[in-house]
Amino acid sequence: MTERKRKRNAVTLRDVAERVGVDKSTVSRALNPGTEGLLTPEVVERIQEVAARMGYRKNQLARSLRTHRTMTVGIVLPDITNTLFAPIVRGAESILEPLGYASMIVNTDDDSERRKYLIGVLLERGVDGIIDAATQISATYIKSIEEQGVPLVTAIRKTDRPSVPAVISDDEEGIRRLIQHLYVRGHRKLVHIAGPETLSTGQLRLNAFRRHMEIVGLDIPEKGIAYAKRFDEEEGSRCAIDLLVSGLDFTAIVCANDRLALGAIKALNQSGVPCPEHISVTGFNDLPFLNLIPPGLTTIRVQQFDVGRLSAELLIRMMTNQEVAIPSTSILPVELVERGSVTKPRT
Amino acid sequence: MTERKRKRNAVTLRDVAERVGVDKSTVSRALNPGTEGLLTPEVVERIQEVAARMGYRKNQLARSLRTHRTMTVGIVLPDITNTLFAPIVRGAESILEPLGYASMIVNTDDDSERRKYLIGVLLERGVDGIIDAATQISATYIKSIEEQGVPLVTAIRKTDRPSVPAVISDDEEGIRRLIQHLYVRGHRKLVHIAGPETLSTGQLRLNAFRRHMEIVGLDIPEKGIAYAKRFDEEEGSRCAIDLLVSGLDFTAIVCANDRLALGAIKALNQSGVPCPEHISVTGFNDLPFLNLIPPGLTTIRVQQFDVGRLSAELLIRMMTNQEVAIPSTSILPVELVERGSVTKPRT
DNA sequence: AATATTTTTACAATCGTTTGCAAAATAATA
DNA sequence: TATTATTTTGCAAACGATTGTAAAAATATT
Repeated sequence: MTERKRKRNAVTLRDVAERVGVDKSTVSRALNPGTEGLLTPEVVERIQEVAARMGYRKNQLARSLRTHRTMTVGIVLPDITNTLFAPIVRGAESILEPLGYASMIVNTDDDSERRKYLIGVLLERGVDGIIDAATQISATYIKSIEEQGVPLVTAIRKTDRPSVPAVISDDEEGIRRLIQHLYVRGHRKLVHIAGPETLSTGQLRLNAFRRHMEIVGLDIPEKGIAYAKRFDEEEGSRCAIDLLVSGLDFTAIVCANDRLALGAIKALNQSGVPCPEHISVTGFNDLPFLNLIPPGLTTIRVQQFDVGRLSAELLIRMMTNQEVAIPSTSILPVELVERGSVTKPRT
Repeated sequence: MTERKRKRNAVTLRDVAERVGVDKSTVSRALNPGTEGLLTPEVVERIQEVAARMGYRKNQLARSLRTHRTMTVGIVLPDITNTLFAPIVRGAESILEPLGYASMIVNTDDDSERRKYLIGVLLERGVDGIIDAATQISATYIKSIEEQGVPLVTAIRKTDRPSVPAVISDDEEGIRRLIQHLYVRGHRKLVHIAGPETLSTGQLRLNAFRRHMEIVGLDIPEKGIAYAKRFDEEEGSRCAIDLLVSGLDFTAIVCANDRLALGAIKALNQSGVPCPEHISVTGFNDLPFLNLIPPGLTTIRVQQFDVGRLSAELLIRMMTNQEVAIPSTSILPVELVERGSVTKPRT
């Protein structure tokens, strides 16, 4: 019943000012590294001492309102529980946190309505920039972000707008390496489980598959490509079964990501054509714990952490208006990880 | 060079007000569900229409400054890449998001300096409440949070302060079930790899192990408990090896969590006493993908999502000052998951 | 029709900072 | 010492919303 209303029994600039006997503007200057040089050192010291003693904590809200900077960035993910995305967040934070930025993370579940809503949430809260790891190729909402003048970078995925800088892995090279890897082991009949065509990762990997199959001189049979609707195990299984029942003759499946591959392997094993004895399978991403799951998925390791890191670096440059050119696409190298899911084809 | 300075070319209440020809306070009321009833319906409609057309977006910052509510909660995690914690976040958001709250997630890496700093970051940004899934048993920083009058709930872990509501899993019952499970299969010589003693999960599970071993009438041999410094695979391996070289005779290891168990299993397999043939092993948490990793870890499934959900529910009540009693500890039920890592002991 | 009520809207203060500008204090110059 | 230049500080106006209170308009009462 005493001093309820005031949520934070906050010590404000004014309180400190009164205590010290100076104006609050002076306190403000004393407490900001950029302006404390304007003041007499003794005054600065005294103010800082009193402020500390009174437990003063600056109100970022008020500050942001005045300065138009919240020191907060938004990070848009499809789903934080997907182990692919968490490292991106940590990578981004490795850059942002030391600079004093905090981050707001939202999960879209790859639902475009939710995405639109959540972007609104971020914008209302005045984020200084956005890292979008959940973007789809044709991302209409981007217009509204650009209109607000909020810098935006996409991570791991890209859009069809070149105006939006993207930081991605080398999907093309990854697929090339996988095909080559299979080829040199004798595989000639390859099929592909493609990711969602709304996502750049799905599309780029599919295109790369087509291109490099042609380069090595292999045909892609009619129905040799199955299209997953989502990047998950269930769709991997479904597509694998589709490929099997199509009657196609193939010795290896190149999957657009690890989870599709895991699903595919499960389906193969249950269908009497186990991996790798009958059919080899490859993934993409190299999720954690994959090394512990038999038969050990041969896959492409992507630098998720670095994707996040670089995205944040670019975003910082855009936010601080540095007149440095920002690459419209940054492609990070990938690495082939050989495990047990690929063997020589049965003769 | 035109209209650079203004970061967001923001439409404000004032702009809308001028356009419509009313005062901005009227616009404010028209746009707030709680107050629009005060206005003439036609006016409300007209204002909303104009606001929408002008692309007005309310500035949460300004609003928060005035109302002392940011509609933002802080979520403190040890590490978002740890698959145990992500579902907690989703659970919390399942409650918070529909109510209009956004969340700021920080990662402490279980480093108390970082925690202190990050809590400060959250408080400066004026979060309305905090869910702390990274707390340690004796958490000194909690005092400063309470002083600020910011509601706090701990999730999955608890502190030694009863004033801080905690939502945890039934660690005691989980351990009891595991011991019983092993016992009925014939195991009599059990040892324990305990988690960090700074964490309630480590401590509670260890205590439960001691208690229930006694209840079923089994002795815990000297050196029958190894203490892990962290909840990770490396420590699991180290502890398992410690137990092995101690010369103890045991048939099963009860591990304080899954990651310790995975590490232990690896060490056992490499030491010529494979799991489960020679030694049975149990975990705790039931991480995703565990079912795919041989020999299949028998473990306790905890409702991470629900822990997050309930934490958020309690927090909401505290934030909205409902005079409902908040349980100081809420314990969620657990479930035994049987897999291949437990068999009968060798005779 | 005149007065009393009630409803609807406008005014103005406020939240806690930052910052341009002017005033006061100090130092430098003539 | 008087004047000018330079530091150092205070004043006051923002930032963009919410909200208590008062004024104006509409409605009800006698």
